[in-house]
Amino acid sequence: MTAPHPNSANSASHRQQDKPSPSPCDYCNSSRSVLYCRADSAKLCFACDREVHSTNQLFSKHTRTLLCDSCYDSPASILCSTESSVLCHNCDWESHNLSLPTLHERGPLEGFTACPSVSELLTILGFEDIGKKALLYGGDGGGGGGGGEKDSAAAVDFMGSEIEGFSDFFVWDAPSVVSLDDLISSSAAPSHNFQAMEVPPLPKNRKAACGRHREEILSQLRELAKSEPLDLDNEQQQYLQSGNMSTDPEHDFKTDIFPPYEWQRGSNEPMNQVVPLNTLLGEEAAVEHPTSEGKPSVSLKSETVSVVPKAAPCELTSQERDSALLRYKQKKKTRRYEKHIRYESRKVRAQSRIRVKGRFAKIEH
DNA sequence: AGTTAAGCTTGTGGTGGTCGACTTC
DNA sequence: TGAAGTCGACCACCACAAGCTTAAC
Repeated sequence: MTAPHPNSANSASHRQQDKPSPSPCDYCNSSRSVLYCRADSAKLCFACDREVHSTNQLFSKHTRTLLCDSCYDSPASILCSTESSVLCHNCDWESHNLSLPTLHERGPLEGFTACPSVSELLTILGFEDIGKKALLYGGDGGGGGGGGEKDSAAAVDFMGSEIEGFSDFFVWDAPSVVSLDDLISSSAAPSHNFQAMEVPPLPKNRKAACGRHREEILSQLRELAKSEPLDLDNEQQQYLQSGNMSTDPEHDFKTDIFPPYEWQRGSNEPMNQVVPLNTLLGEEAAVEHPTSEGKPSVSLKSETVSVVPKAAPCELTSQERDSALLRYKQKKKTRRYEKHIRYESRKVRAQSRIRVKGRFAKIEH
């Protein structure tokens, strides 16, 4: 962890003074909102997010991101691993460009689409090492982030208690490619019923933290997990049914090494199929893999998530990718959908124009 | 001869009320 | 099936921007 900048205290206290408070979910108005859906311009809790975005395929394509830790009003697009916070571009600019230039380790933060399971959400939010059992049976302790061998071992002992020193592992792992969600065109559902690769999302934000509200997020995910028993794998269901709550280090280790999103459902074999980049970009919508009968089967993207090599073939350097991603995010953020009058004079002119059934008519001279 | 500013030319896109096709309930 | 709601197309004019030309230094 990088030592805080001398000015960070001042800037933090300054932000604290007029710091807005978290707002309730726009949908249920009771839980605290932690997610932002740009398409709906709505702040949602995890439960409502699932309810809203599982209604149809169109809604499921909405990209959601964590709410900014600072303003609670905008979608976060930057992860500051030094502060363990997620920030929108404006707040990131204020806190990092003005007072803390270049000292903090930051990186782009991805959103997610579709309706990922709790385990997938854990991965997306950087809690991949916690495991679902911790959600189900764990206490109120936070946790999250981290990865690697050291963390895997620590996760065995997790079970509701905070991983000691987990914050030391907040090392941003920059995405190897520009966000696939950004690249894949969200064309209407074709006849073959395949879904785009965004369902479920790739394990973005790995080793990332989910900001300063880990406890709230974990709490909501815990509630979500209780209503999602089918998401558990066979072994975990057996644990539930048999009432055997004892920890199985080997099992935990296995699930830690091979998170659920990397496993084909109903199979004990990890999905090692590597999908070429052109496939991810929409050339093919399905992945073939052999079945036990030797016949190739095609699994939908919603059921199978392929392992994407970390070092994707790309000419861009990491810095260039980050820069391009930031530019894209900035542009996306400033995109305006409402009608915007660029030339007031033209508006005045158009309003005074002669019309025939609403259409502009020629002026007879 | 090179640079800069002003003037000119030309093509393009923005503007709003209404209609009709389409979707939703 | 019909009512209600949504959304894009349509129209003519001209402000605007970009490119070009000319003059001044």
